[in-house]
Amino acid sequence: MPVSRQRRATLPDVAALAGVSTAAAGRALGGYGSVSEDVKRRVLDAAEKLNYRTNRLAASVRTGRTDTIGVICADIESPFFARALRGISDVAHSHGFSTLVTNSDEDLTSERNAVQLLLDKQVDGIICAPADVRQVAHLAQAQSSGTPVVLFDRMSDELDADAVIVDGAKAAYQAVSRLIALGHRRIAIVTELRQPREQDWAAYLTRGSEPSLGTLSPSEARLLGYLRAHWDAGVPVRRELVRRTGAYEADSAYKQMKRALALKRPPTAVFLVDNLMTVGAYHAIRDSGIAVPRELSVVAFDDLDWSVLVSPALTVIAQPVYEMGAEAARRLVARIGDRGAPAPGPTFMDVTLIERESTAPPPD
Amino acid sequence: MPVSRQRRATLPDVAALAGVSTAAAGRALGGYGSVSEDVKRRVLDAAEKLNYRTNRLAASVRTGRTDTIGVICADIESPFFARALRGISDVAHSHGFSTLVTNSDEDLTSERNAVQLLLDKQVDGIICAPADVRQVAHLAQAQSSGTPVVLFDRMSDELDADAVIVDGAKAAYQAVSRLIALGHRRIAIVTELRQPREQDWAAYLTRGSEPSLGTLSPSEARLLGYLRAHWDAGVPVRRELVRRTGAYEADSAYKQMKRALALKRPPTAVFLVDNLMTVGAYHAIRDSGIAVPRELSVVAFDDLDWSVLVSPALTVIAQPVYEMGAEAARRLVARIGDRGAPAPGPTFMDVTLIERESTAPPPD
DNA sequence: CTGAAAGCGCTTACAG
DNA sequence: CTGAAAGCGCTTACAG
Repeated sequence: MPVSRQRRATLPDVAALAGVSTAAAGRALGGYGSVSEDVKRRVLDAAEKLNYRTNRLAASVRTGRTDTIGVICADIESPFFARALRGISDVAHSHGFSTLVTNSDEDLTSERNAVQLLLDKQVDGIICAPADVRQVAHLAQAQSSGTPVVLFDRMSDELDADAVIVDGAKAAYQAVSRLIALGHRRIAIVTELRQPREQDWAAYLTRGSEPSLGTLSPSEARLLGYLRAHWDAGVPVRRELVRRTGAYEADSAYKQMKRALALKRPPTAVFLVDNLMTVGAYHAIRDSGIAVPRELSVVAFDDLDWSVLVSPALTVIAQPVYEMGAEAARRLVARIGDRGAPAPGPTFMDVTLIERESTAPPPD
Repeated sequence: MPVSRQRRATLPDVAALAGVSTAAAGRALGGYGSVSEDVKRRVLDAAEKLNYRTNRLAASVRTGRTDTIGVICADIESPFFARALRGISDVAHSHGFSTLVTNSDEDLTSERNAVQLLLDKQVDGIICAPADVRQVAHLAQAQSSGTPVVLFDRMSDELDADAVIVDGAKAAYQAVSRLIALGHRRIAIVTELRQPREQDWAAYLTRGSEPSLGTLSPSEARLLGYLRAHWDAGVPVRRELVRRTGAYEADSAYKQMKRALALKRPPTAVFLVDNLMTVGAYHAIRDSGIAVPRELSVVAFDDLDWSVLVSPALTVIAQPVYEMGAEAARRLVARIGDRGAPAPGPTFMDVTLIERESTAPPPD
């Protein structure tokens, strides 16, 4: 026997009580058109009395705007996206937009569904970290149907859109070059390279090839930087030191790190490609009783809460994650406001190599 | 000179191409009412040809349902909410609901605004971690206007709603009792107690008082458990060991921990009330060069990625965070489906004390 | 099963 | 400034 809820007051209700037309009431409440002070006061009074609230859905059907932006995270749970999400939502809110958040889990099908859902819900724009930078037709379609898209954390040569990213190749190059400068010659990398084609990374990331960032996933870009640092320094790349998990999983990173450490000639340094790889690999290092940095130097991508809490404190490449989210939202808001806006393109954010205690020259 | 975007096809467009009425087209596409196979086929063909997609906003205006649930996080960036959010959105999605995510930053005004926004957007239900369990009139109003609310991580005696929580008092009692059993007598607690009234915690959390969980914030509940463990074991509570930051900030926790360690008679154990307190306090412990657990035992609330990566690995109270989010979503979906559903109330989730390396008997 | 019409709750031209 | 009317894109009774 559900309690009969009283119907929510509508605009005609308010208009009637105020003794004006629906149109006038709408103008008084909606901030469009113009109304006399007198009408405005009466309408506001009536609205208050009836506890009236605009049905924004109905308004959206009419205006075509929802004041909502859709966000497609690749992993809503990672500290990276959680922080970026805050940057996005802070900026979005300050411009009057809400955020509809979805999660692709790096899965292309989920991402396509998410895009459809967001379009069906008439979002004004989309921020997306594409699961596959080479499969973005669904995003192109969103754009051509009038919903602007801003890529986040990844860019694609096949989409003429704004993108807010870090140059992963450059960042990795910087980190690995530093390890080489310290004297390391056997540097491992732990990375997911989860796409099938990435299994054969050596085939297309060969020396002399100059792949564009817009064709690489973050992992690939970082691998490329790792390789280039070796090439430029004349240090040979050892295939057995490139530890591929094939999945974005800490457990797999644990195993790969263990295997690297069990090599006949183990690495003297390791580059951990992202947060989850770091969690797994660091765990393996700890379990192995290896002394960091005496026996093994460690550099990780992303500066996290606990980077300074472990012993020794981790040397990291820090991305301006919050700012990246904020900037993505700013770009999107600008493009929503003016669809004929200046040519879209990538915005590169700077990273910082923070040297702490986990890096040192190799043992003799 | 913006490219003129072609108008998105509407239901009448599809109907015209299929040679049927708008109503029939709607029935064929929307899965309501009944249509002949022939009509269905023609409509589906036409829809495909026109690249038609239902405008869910328009449908929602008519049906009154949006298939969207609103979520109000207290801190979208904390690992706790990030993981809970995943539980929520996984379950919501599997039931056909999207999630509109907002952030209150533990601020009551932001929370009130968020509730209004969600209601204006006609969400079908709300999951909220209320900033103040004693100030929930806005949530009561949402419920009475027909939008069910499920409380998350906190419950309130002033709201007759479902709630998915952990008994923080019981959990803290368990942790602190374990420290006492190990022989500790000087146990510090680092906690935010950020509400003004909590400054004078001793005044209402006095011995013999039996405050209900539904009147306490998580911090207060955990403090209560801390106190009760002392009372029951006959161990006196030392006011100087209750370190209040007054804010949910790692930096403040750092300072409070430093002060505790600088006491003439420093604690031999510390109970860290949540993730952010742990980050700050643990940092302080590390900087002080105190040996854990030899000189100081540590128990923290929440099991995090890095709990096992620090040395020594942290003893923690683990909450089933993902499951809490999932359960909250399940409760809400059930209540949306049947508003006259069984009496609402709290669901208590079990915690687990995981003893690792950071706890031991006190030094003699 | 099918269609013409009304309606969800707004906003937008259009006259006055 | 103001109101009557039309319209946003759907879904829902209501007849047939």
